[in-house]
Amino acid sequence: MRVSRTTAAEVAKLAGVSQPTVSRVFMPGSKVSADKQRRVREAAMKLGYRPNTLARSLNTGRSRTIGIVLAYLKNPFYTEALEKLSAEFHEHGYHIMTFFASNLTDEVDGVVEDLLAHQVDGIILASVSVSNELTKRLQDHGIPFVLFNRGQEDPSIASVTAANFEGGRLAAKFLLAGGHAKIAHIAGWQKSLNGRERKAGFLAEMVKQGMEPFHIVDCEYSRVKAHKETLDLFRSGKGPDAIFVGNDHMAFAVLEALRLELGLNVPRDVSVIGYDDVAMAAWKTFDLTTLRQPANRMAEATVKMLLSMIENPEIATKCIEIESQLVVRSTTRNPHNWRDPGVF
Amino acid sequence: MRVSRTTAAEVAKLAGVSQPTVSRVFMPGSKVSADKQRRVREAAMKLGYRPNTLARSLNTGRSRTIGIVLAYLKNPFYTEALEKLSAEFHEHGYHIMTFFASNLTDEVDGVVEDLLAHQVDGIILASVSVSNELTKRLQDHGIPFVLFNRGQEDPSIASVTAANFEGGRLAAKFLLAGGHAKIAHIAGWQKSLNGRERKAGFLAEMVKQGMEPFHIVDCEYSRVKAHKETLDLFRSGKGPDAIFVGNDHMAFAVLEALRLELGLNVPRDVSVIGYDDVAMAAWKTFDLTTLRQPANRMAEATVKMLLSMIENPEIATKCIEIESQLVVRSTTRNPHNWRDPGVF
DNA sequence: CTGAAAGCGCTTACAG
DNA sequence: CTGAAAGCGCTTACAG
Repeated sequence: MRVSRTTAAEVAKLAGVSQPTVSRVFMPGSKVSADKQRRVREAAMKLGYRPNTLARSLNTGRSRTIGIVLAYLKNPFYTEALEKLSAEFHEHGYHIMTFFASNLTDEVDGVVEDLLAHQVDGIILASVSVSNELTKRLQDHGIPFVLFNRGQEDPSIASVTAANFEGGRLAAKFLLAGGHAKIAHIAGWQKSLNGRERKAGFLAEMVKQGMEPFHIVDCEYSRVKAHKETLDLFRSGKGPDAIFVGNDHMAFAVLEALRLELGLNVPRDVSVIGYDDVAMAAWKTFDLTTLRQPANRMAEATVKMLLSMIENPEIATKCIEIESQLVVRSTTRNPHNWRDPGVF
Repeated sequence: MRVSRTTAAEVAKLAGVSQPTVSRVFMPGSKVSADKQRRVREAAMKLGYRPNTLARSLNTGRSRTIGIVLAYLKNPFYTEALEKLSAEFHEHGYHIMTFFASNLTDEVDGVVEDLLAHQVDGIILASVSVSNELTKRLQDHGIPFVLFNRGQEDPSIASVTAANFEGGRLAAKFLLAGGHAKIAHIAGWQKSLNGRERKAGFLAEMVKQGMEPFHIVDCEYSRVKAHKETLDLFRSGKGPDAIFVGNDHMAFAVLEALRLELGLNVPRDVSVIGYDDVAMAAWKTFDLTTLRQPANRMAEATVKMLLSMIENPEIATKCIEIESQLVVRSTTRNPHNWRDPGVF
């Protein structure tokens, strides 16, 4: 339907000024005499006028719109991140155009084309896999973009992630300090840098302390797979005495399998440690020891970086890592000498 | 930054045609000779051209963008709904502009002003409270909008909700059939029609069967309040033998309080029934009996309604109610003669 | 400070 | 089918 919205020309007529003057009143930084200012505002109020942002964007070449591409919201970490990203951008006068794309590369590429046609000023790719062609296309196009929670080896691509390697190392360190000897890793998606780094950090610490991992399996951030692997792990002989799970979302499934299906006591029989510290991790039902990946701090850093790239295209891209803090709760048998998570 | 995007004029030049011809090639329904069609597409491909949707929207008066205002995503029901709404709209060639607004009326009103300035073709208000002034302003403006999961008494406002009254009645009916006599209701927000109707349906059935509700309290869809009220309920003397909780999100908190803090057995000591059937309700940890409020069917209906309103402004607004189906799991002591939820 | 003019990148009658 | 022209609703040099 075509709603007839009132235009600057109509306001100008009613206020007895020229149309550009109306425009200036609504354009921050323009100078208009107090008298006309008042008359225009009055007329605008009376007619319910608001500048058409489409027309404005067409002129200024800036849409003040940011495209956010998300892989999926099943994992509450992304919900938290989306809310935070959204709030931050709105605070800076930007609007958000959201797209949900599965990790199928084709889909992501198509979505990005779409975003470009919409003249977004910048793009956030949250946890989606980006093909090299797409990356190249975005760079050629000159549009600022940053990867959220999904880094790439290529340092010319801006990204914000947790310090995943360090987090994985911390998990191993904590479990080893707790006296665990048979530590399994239900890993995050190994096709994502996130998943690989968490695992690499975990392995690095194990090796450093001369330990062998008990078992490692890629569960691709899937609850279903994590559940199945947990059962398999224990049903095929003796199980591990600790499990480092690639993220909280899977860890909840692991806990269920352990407690409700295998009848094990956590942490007496097995310790479990997750990654993310989503809100649910603090629920009494789970009370999960985990590595905090602070969605809000990551979102802040992401917004800040993208905005500075938009403002200043010459800026060098950066890869920011946000430290992951260990949050100790009750799913782990904790080291005797343990006091302050800060020591880890 | 200003990225120089290639324009239709540049493509026209390269293809040796006029600019309007380029435009026509990308405008479905326009006729262009096969030869020029091909030359234009080739040139466009070479230059990486895509029509600027801002300019297009300015001409056509349709932005093919929908604004979605959400109250919050803490409750996973809204995440599911958002994903589904988004997918449906994309399928119809629309884009989504998301806004998160708390239920503060001022905030919602401001957000809607913003949406109007952005020339959205329609608006979905998901579970936010809408002031009467705002409603009036939207109607005066002539922009189509539908309330998702938050009906209003006023039938001139389009909305899609679950059949909440019927759902509440069903909950009572099922619990009564299970032999419960002391049924409490931890109610959803009584300032929302949703919450009121669920309660009203519950009460209607109780009265019909000559029963008194054991206790009713408004917990405003808050986990914290639901948790506290549950503890209070049992610590202040004898507790109820069943609780109908206003939504799943609160029901999880109720279950935690019951099992982990009060040491009660569900359903032996108390039955619990929720509302929504979010994905988590099916997790083994909770395995919650609940009323299914099908996010996807509701989203479908919402999108369909909004699109038809956009297409045909003369259409009469409707209030659609989607039936809530009882999903029986293990948190309820079930009626002996119970077989098929369909009977309820 | 302010208005007339040009232009942002398209679409769409209007002739032909 | 196709091009020249007008126009969508603004912003922004350009004079004054």
